Amino acid sequence: MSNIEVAKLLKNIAATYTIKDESKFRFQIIAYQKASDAIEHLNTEIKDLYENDKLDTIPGVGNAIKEYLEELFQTGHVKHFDALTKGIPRSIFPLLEVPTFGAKKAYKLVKELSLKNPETVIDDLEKKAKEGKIAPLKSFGEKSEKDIIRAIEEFKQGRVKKTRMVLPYAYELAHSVVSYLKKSKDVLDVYPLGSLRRMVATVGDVDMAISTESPKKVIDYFTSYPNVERVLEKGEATASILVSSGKQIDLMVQKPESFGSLLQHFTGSKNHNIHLREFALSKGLSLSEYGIKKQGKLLKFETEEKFYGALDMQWIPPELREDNGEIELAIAHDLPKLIELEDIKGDLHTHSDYPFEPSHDLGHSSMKDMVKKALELGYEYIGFSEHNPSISSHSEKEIIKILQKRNKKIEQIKSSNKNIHTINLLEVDILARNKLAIPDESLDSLDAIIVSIHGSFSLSKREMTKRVINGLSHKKAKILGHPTGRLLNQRQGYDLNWDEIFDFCRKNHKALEINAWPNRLDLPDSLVRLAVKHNVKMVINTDSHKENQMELMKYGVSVARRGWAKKSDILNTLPYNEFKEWLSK
DNA sequence: GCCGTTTTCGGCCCGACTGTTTTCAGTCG
Repeated sequence: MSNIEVAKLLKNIAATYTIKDESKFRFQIIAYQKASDAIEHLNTEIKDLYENDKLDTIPGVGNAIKEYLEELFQTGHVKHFDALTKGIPRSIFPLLEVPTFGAKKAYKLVKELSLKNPETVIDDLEKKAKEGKIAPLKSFGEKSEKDIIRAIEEFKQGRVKKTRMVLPYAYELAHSVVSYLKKSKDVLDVYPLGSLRRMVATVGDVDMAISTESPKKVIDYFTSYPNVERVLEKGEATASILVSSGKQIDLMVQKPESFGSLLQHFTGSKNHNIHLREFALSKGLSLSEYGIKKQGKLLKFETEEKFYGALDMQWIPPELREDNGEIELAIAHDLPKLIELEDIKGDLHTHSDYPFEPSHDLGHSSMKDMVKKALELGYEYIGFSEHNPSISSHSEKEIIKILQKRNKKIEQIKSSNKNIHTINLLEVDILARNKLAIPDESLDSLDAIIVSIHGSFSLSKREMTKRVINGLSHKKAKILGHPTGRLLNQRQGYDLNWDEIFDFCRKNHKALEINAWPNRLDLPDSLVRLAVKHNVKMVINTDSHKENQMELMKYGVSVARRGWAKKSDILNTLPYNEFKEWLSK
């Protein structure tokens, strides 16, 4: 069973409790919902956790749910769940997938209209709605009938399953809306918030907050954004629009004196806010986007720093706000000092247009232009790491010759650019047969190599782990490039035994790459966190194929920050001499 | 059903918006 399937099952149990008696089972509903959310967003396979007896490491999974899940994996079903859902029409569950449908609404409709077939329930309901059978039902009306038809149509078009945007794309979208909003004189300040501000690898909706003295005017201005396709919601303090690209933008507005509270509230994450509010409650305080209520009196905050300060806490960097222990440390004033973009002293994974036939894509900028860009970025060093020459179109001898010629070119670049250090690297494939793509002799004169996997992704976890360790074992191999091979929205990464990889890297002075390429962001943040815990060093690279792509470094740094990495965890924050020394270890 | 800087028992975030109501239910973030 996949994570999604298990998550759905638990969500259905929450819905079942809601239908049975919402007030009686209030806390079970929350518990099942929470466990379901956690499992849906898990970065590991829940089956692996089950096999390693680690189910209770999932937040929100305690003894009871753990045992139910064990039963599920052992026998394929859970007796308690079967008994619970007995008498609940199964046809409500597919409806829960459709936005705007919750347990209550689904149940009412299924019952009133006797829709019994789970396979066809969505189509059946659409048909009934179009025949006008919903409007007459109690607590429904003309408007809600139309809303149901639209919700189902959009669901069937696949719009709701829209893929999440990769972070830089969301940034672009936010940027264009921000520039529009800033043209209004009523807008005092505007910030993109939510998952975008937390720098999550993929962003669903774009969230924005505006500071203003005239909320109503600003909301009107926002909903008349030229690219708006539909206004989803419009109230006194919030509004949501759908823009022509099919993406949703949510807005909240607030007066300047309370803007800090709004920033905090709307940055999230949801779990961070819930935990923070529970903590505040224990001190007799109640938090909201308006401020902090203390004995019935509302305290307002212009800045986030003051808001967190009022709780006797450190300000928490947005990248950490995921309820992963940051609240406890902020209370103890013991948050780590995270790495910053300014700490980066060089980029080691760049592909120039140096002319030879590589195994994968060649870059589009000259070494000279890339060096120039590196200087602009204030770097002390730059590493060139084109893909190894193609092994299908060259003999071993040819490969050695090609690289000798390239060495000369790099020497030339070195001698004509004395104000930056050039490092002679290469990105070498680890083949499925566990060896490197090109012969040892061709690697001798390089400073080091980045080893990566670019094919045969479907090996087993054990085989893949062995393959990676074999590749990294070469004395020139210092960095594992894009370690999981994932492509956001396209391909899941391959599975590795991370304990083994971490162990090997720590003992043998190897580093894992954080690849800043927008649809890689690989290592993923959760694995960065584990690497930090295991004291494994990392490097942040852009994998640039053009000089301006070297500016993508900030996204790599944000991944590192989300993984709680400090400057000392990242090797390309070292000055050149120390970095060079590590390379030759 | 989960969980612990006040707790292994007794709590469990807070508010906006819409539609169908005439004071609220349902959904969402």
